[in-house]
Amino acid sequence: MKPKPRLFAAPDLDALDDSIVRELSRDARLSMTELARRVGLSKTPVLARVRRLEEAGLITGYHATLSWPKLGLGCVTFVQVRLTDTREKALRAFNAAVSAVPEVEECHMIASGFDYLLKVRTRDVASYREVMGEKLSELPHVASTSSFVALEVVKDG
Amino acid sequence: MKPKPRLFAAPDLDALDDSIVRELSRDARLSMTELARRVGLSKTPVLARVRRLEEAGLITGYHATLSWPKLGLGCVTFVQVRLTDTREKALRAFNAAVSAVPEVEECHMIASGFDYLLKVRTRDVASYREVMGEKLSELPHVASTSSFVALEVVKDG
DNA sequence: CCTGAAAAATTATTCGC
DNA sequence: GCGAATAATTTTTCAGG
Repeated sequence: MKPKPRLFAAPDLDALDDSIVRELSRDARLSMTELARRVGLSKTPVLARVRRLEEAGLITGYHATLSWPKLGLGCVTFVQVRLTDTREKALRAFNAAVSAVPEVEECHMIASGFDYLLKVRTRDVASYREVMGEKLSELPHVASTSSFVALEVVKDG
Repeated sequence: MKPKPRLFAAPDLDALDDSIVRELSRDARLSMTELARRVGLSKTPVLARVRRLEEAGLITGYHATLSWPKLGLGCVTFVQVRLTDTREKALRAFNAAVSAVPEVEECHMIASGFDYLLKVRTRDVASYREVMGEKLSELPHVASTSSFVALEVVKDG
């Protein structure tokens, strides 16, 4: 018999936890009753497992997914940011400040060529220009930015 | 009196729809009862509005958010991809093929310098190397790729 | 650690207004 | 869009393997 392939690589998750996470990942509004049916367990252990997964921080939340274009936020821009100072204290200041900018959907520290890569979501390019000028370039220790506007979002979140 | 600021820019959403979307975006598991209480409406219109938002495709789904590091998928890599052919047919082939790669979390077509920017999630760098060699570089019309591994995920999804 | 059923609490849904 | 009543589900608990 072929062992069922796990989606996730965490060692302390058994196949049932894996199924639970996968199901809730696909549909966060499942009731415990329906979830139990899908993973082939009764409700009692399923509820206990979900609680455990939540408390262990493996499941961090449940969120509605939105159509950004239809909500009027269809413009995605990637920004390479270079800092003037990359010592720990400066990085921390930048991290905190950039996290507080709502238009910044993602921020990743990158190894080479530039220091950070940001993903920014705005209404349109004009709106991005504003965010860049008024918010991004004002972030602490920013030396320079390079922006790349997405022509088409092929796959997202 | 100050008009309440809207989060979203879509013209056909009133302030109540805006609140509903925002609440469900924060907690997808809210019951209609609790949601109604929060937006200050009774259940009947709230349910009708949620259905409308779902059917109009503004709300596309409800998903559990996961701690990728704790699930053993803590490695984020951005990949710039350049194609050998950027005619419509080639773009379409690439779009379809890249969308089917599960490790590719995002894919954006970019205006200049390179053609696509991919966000790839893997267990670790070794695992990314495999994905790159076996999947990404085999995608249709790929001329070259440049990979940037994230040292730290400051803000995500 | 899981099952299954019973009890209690919420919820969705449908009315008339 | 409201608020109450109904009907359906769900959460939660508990005895038992």
